[in-house]
Amino acid sequence: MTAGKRITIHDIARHAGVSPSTVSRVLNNTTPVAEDKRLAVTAAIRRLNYRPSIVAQGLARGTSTVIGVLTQDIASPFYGEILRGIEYGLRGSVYHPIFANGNWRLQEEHDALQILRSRQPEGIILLGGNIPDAEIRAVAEQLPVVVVGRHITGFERHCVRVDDFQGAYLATRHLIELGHRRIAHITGIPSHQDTLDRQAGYEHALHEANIPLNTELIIEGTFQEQSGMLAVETLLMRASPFTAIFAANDQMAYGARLALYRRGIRVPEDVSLVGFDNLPGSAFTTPPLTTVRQPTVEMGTAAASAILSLISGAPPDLPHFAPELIIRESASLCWR
Amino acid sequence: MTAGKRITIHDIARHAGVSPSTVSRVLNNTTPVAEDKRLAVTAAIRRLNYRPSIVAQGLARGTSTVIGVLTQDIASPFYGEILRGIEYGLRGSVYHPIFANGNWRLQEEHDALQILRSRQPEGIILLGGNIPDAEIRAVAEQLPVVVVGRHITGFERHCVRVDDFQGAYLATRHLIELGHRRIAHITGIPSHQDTLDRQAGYEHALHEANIPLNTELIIEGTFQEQSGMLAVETLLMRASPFTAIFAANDQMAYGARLALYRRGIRVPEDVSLVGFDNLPGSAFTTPPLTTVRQPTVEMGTAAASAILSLISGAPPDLPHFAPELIIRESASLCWR
DNA sequence: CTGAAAGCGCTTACAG
DNA sequence: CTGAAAGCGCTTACAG
Repeated sequence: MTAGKRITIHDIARHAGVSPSTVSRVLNNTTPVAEDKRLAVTAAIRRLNYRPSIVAQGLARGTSTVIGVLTQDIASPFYGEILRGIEYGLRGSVYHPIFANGNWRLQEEHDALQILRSRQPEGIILLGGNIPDAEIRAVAEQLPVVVVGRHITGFERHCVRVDDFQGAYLATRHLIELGHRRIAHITGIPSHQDTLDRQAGYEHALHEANIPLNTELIIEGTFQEQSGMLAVETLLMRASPFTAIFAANDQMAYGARLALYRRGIRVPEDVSLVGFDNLPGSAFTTPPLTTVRQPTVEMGTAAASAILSLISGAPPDLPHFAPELIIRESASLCWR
Repeated sequence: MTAGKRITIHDIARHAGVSPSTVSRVLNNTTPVAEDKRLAVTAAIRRLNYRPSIVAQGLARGTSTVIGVLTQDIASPFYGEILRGIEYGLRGSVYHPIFANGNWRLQEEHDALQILRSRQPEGIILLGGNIPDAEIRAVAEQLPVVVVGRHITGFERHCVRVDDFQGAYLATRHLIELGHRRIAHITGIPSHQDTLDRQAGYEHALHEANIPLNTELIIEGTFQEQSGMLAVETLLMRASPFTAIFAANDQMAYGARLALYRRGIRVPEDVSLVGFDNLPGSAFTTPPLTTVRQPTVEMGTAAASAILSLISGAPPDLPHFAPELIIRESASLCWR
């Protein structure tokens, strides 16, 4: 491991017989430079294999070319897709994303935000999390902010999300159209807005179909597989029979499916199951899972474009993302 | 969005009635400072809510406090766990990871490496990929490098990986012990070393049990679910019957499981199935998947520690990671 | 078109 | 213990 003296703009200047200012000018072509000097400079650059120091540029220009991304869990299958979209959307720009995880714990989220800000990002993209709305709006006073997967009142134009209410409504209505009337719902974490919205969509579909709400059939989950299993166990112990389950996300649907399997209850013959998210794995479960798709990658690229717009002084200009019901094989006609 | 003049070390100095040098000294406590001045400085810092500029510090110190992580796909379930480990292992240090994706395409990997290097990282962690060994060794001449999930000859002490041969051997031997003799194998991408090692482990187990190798039962896959489905279709069309399948990773096992399901072939009653990786979802497939665990998070944290060691001038000091067979329910006794 | 100079926000010998 | 000065590697008015 050899350190090797870093080669600087001065070295290039010397080799090309010009001043550092001129080197800088050809680098950024910010001002016309005589053709022969330009050539000499570019030649020196490639001969010495010179790469400008991004950090020095950052200091001098007062810009960092980094976009902070506060994610909750880098390994989450759902957010992973969004991160991929963000990364993709930033390609080709001078900006590079840096990530920090909040793990859905307020303290860690604050730490992560602090770490991100200490790197002086040009903008911040927030994925979910528990940081209070007011605080997010305050950060947005100071630099461009876009938030994904969360609704911040008074900040809607900077929020990228799918209509959770509508998605849940579509899922539930699908079950109703298949003849189900005893539809259980496994919710997400109650403190998350999407949990509330999805439950509201579920209830709205029932209401619309004149199906009385049975709170016995609503079980609180955690968005994790394990909670889906538990929810089914609980459901089975209660008196209220059910013929279908709408889980607030795919991961809980996987857990529910396993619990059903353990009890010898077939999907979809005995009970129909629908999830939410359309994780990459959901096309390969047995049976493949009927679920609600969120256009995650597109949402990520849209978040990236929006942050770039904001940086350039333009409005975020976010498109509307509609949820889409993906009908596969885990939900079928109710014959009872 | 208000820019707001950045507050600097000079502002603190002025407010505290000391020189900028002294402020710097209490910031880094690199030299004793009189107690009263220290107090004045810390008071000014918290009153003005001062945060040092990491980029200015970087320039002045000649260090960046960033670790470049060249990953292939940020949303990959397998690498995601490793990234989480890296992130976790870097916590508390002054270093922060920055990621760039290579997408397993040489050109993109080179671009990503270039982007990473332009940020002047103190060290680089490489996850998989196709960049030639020699090139990686060359980069390692210049700065600390650790590679995960890949074997680089002559660079073993910097490589974090599990023994693929051994893992595949364990998986195959498990099937053999259950009485299986017609064991199919779905391989990964042939250009990846782990694919070769896993296949060798499979063959070794067969050989050890005096089971002749039947190349009809070896199908090439791509590590994706879809290829697992295709592999089963191919297997079914061939003349050679089989009672078990060892897939080179869990994702292909998922695909295989679905193809079997489609044909009405039960797992494990009709055919046993074992995977490799132990993805988070594998505990929740139906039936839960017997597979080979790689301690991904630990591998990630070990990679982080190793890079920190290297930066401090110490040897990487990587522990040995043994694969572990996780026996769940997708493989059972062969009765034929 | 082009160079010298000042500045970005810190750190760190160098003197005292 | 502490300040003035130089320097990190660039950019960008300012003059010409």
